[in-house]
Amino acid sequence: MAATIHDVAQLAGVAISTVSKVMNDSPRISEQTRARVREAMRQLDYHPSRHARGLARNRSDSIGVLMGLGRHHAFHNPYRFEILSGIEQSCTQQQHSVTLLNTQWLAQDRKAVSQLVAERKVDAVILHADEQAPFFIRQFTQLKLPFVVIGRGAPGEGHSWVDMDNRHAGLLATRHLLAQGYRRLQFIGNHPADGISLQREQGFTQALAEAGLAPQTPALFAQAGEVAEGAALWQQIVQQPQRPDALLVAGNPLAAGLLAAARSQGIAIGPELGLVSFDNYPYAQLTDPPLSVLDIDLFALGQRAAHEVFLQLANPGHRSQIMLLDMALQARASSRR
Amino acid sequence: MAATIHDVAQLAGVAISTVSKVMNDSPRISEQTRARVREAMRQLDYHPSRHARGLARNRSDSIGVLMGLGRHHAFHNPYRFEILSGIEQSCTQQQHSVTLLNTQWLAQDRKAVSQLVAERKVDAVILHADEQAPFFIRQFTQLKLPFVVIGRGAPGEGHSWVDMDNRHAGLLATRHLLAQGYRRLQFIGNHPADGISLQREQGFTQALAEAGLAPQTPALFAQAGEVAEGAALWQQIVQQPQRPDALLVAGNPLAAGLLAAARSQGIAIGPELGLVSFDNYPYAQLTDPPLSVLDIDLFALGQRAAHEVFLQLANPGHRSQIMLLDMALQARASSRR
DNA sequence: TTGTACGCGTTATCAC
DNA sequence: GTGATAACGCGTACAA
Repeated sequence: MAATIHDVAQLAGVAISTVSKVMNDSPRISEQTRARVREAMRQLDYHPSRHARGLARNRSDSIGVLMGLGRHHAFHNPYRFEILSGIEQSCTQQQHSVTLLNTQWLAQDRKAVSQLVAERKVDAVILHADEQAPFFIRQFTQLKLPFVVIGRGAPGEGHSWVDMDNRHAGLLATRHLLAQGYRRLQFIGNHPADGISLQREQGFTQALAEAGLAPQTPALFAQAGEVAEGAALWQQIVQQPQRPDALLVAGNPLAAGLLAAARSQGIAIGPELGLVSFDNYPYAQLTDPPLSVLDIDLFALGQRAAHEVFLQLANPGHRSQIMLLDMALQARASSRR
Repeated sequence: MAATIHDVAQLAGVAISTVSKVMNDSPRISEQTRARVREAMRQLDYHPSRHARGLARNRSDSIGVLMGLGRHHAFHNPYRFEILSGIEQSCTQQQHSVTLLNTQWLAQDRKAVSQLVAERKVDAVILHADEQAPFFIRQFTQLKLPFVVIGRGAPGEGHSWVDMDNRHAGLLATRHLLAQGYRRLQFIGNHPADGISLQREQGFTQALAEAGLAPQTPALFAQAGEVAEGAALWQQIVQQPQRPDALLVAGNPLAAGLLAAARSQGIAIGPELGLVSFDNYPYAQLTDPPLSVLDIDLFALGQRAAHEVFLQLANPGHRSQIMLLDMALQARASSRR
């Protein structure tokens, strides 16, 4: 049987309220009794019960992480889990635990979210934004559940969010291509409605404008941003009136697919077609030639998201909207003429 | 304020104990009152408090998942998160929540595991085995915390585990290479002490024996199984007295690195050097030529692990050791002569 | 500075 | 079938 606060009090020869105060660092406890209580806790290997504590304080000391978790996700979207790892680190540092929540289930069952709150299962949630983000944001707001969104959800709606500065990243990547001497640039996005792709495209357009250029051809978009789409997309690209001499691609998988397709048609990647893409998957340095990428620190993004949650918990009503810029251009052969 | 069992009882005009019985499907409750209580619950949008329930029943309805979660893990080891996704699905189906635990912290702090138990933070844990597995297994056993290990930890120690049948997978892959006509086969592992690699090698050796052959050259091992190690490893391979005509590689990243290294030296992958590897990362079909792989259903592995945990929870003392074989050979050009 | 007593929301054991 | 009531372990006024 595990020791309770009662046992500790008895062994230390004090009242349970005193033990409680020692645990919660209440100021007016003499050093002497404090030490006695600590010693008793140690002797009994005492750990306060989460449930009792949660019941009394009405919180769980647990943060929910809400993201899409389905078959194959880990292979196609490893970045989500890099964010998750960052969240876990911060939460553990703050003595909170992480409860994994799947958007798949919570979106199906309309009562699931209110249940989350009513049960006090989590004190707050971190939402990895996807198409269903607005739905969840509405629910959380209405239920007054503290939350922060990863990714710019619906800007200006007054909730906290953190995100990479994708526009700025697009700017940096494009400047790099221009500096290498490429001039007929085209942007390739993962999905027509993918906010991240669109933000990156904004930076792309801005960098071109700075250089007194305009996009040679309008941006093209895939459907899911996967490797396999590269071939079809490359067909679209070559059918355009004017072939671009460089592509800025919104994600590694798509870029790798495009690279393979172009290469198989005898295009010299680098000299004839510059290629830069976002993210830095292990295999980006493995393509032939290796891909130039914008390496984005998603672990840090997760940490920052957790940080925001704790700010909100400590200071109810707190809001902030943070753009993170922890990224580095890794120039490799695919953008060398 | 959220409704409590008290409010429900009042609205339904019954005692709280009756409400409790309705919730727990106690048999001797009349259909009539059962319906009245249900209706009251609906009207009040009632959800029982996790904490109160946990306190009374002394469990948390939460399963801990213990794995290594560090920076870059998601990119280099996506398979862990595929397992995690499978676990989440099964746990949610069983009305349990998933708490994420990081071996990094739990291994540092010796008290952390006993705390997990004392706090009743989780009812059981699923351990993704790595080097520290024996340490955790000892602790769990001693503390009588139900657990199942993913990966054969210490065989025969009497705890539950589930794993892919890596030996059999190695057998299948090797038979495929032999059927294609390759004869001078060599096995390449991720790490000299990596159990998974070693099991796969056993199958490899067995298949050769079946064919009346012996490995031409002893197996070689990388340090971490990463893409970047391919080049150095390829140097080792060519320096051997006799060059193999086919490689069975324990993991996709390493295989991709080897493929690139061999190709850059003008070796025709397929005709001159057969290549089969394990796992089926999205980019495996992207290498030139595409990699033949053994596709392993890790999502199912996670589901099965969770299944075992629930068996153990329902039937204390239950033990089982399961080998899963949900895998399919995807023959591609890298193993076509 | 320390101790007493009650509340938190549920389950389980009785008695009716 | 249903209801009263004692746990479960901790926080916290309030009293001393």
